[in-house]
Amino acid sequence: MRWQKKARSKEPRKATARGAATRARIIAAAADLVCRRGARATSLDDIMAASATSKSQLYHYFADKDALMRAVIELQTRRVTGGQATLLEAVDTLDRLRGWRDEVVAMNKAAHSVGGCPLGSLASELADQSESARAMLADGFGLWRSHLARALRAMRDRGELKEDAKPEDLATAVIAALEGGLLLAQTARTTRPLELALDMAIDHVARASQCGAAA
Amino acid sequence: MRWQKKARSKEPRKATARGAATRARIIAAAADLVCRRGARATSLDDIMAASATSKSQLYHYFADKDALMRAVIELQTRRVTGGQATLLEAVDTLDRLRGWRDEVVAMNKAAHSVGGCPLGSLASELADQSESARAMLADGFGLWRSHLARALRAMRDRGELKEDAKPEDLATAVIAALEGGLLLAQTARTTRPLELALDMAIDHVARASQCGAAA
DNA sequence: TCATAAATGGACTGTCAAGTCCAATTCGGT
DNA sequence: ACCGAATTGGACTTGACAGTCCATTTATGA
Repeated sequence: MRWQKKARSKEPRKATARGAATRARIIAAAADLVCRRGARATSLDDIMAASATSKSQLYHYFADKDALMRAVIELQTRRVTGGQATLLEAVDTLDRLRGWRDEVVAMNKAAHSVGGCPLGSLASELADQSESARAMLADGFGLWRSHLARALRAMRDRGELKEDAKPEDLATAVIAALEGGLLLAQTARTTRPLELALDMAIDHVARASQCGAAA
Repeated sequence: MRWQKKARSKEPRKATARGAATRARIIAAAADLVCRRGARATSLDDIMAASATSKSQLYHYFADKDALMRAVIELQTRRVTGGQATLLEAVDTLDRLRGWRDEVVAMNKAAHSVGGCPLGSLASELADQSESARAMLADGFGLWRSHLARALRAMRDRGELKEDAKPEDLATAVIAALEGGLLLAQTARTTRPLELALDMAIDHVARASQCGAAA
């Protein structure tokens, strides 16, 4: 299980539409399984079964399991940050930020607090095992933070936040609260810890507004 | 990899001092490896090598790998909550809580932000795979929270916190921030996210003091 | 249409890991 | 010292999994 070894250009130079579809199908199936069971607990046979493909296909499109896992990380990162970008793009007030909080909590409730954050799970499992995976996930979190920071900057520009508030730092803290809340929720099987953590985070942002005392 | 199946009473009725030592040695070695590589990535052969034991010994003291992993969870829980109990027992003011924050950050810095929280890693890997593991970890976090809540209650009794502040809820949010901060720190290889998350948490506690505006 | 490249099927190999088994050894109490 | 239980050594079995190989089918472009 080494990860960072080969940056081989395994992809065939010419890719047919059918080939691209197969490749995408493999990654999607792998992402789904990895999300539910973890990277190490997902076997290539599982992925083959779930995507209706054969060994040859896996190794035709990916150099090895590591390469496939990197593709999975990439997809999950795009999914999460894409979803967050959508949820956050209209956020430019504290009230809308609270709406975002409610949506996050609702999603967790819908999942019965099972699974946590796809990025968080991958990070916990792979950050110490593979430098390349770690770097990709760090970038993913960075992108997420930038989306959140954009929203916070919009709030600052509207005068809802103090001039000296630091959107990037606030965003980091908010995401930390979210991830930690998800982890505790996953462990306790209640959304309660997530709610408490996010409320704290929102208060923290609110605290950066005006002179400290706001609802 | 099923976990919750057997509550078998595998432990021999009579345990010698030597036997108990061997058992402890196995658990300690396993805990060490699991902490660094994860449960699934740790093989019994690894554990045998690290603890200088044989297959028979593993299966003499534990019904199967699952049982051993449960023992590991128990040990790690005791270590973490024990360590936190020590760090938190003298905490009864906001200033001392800040001292606690500094110690947590210092520990992370000493580890170069590698590894995260042993409980958090186990929770992320096992919460969705094994009901018994999930329950044990939930208890572990609960115990940790109670230690933190005790400190917060002491602060409230001293008049540092408002009467209607809820120590248990505050403690939950603080631990969420810590866990999330550790995860981001592990991914980014900097203590910075942990610092930001814990500062937010401390502010959140401070905000529950007096009427909202305190340093 | 034909040559070539892409795509696929699936058997096969080597390795590693969990778990079993039995024989040998050590220990504790009497 | 002696007996049964506790403890230990380590070979062996079984299965799973990553990765290899080659034959076959399908698409593409001149």
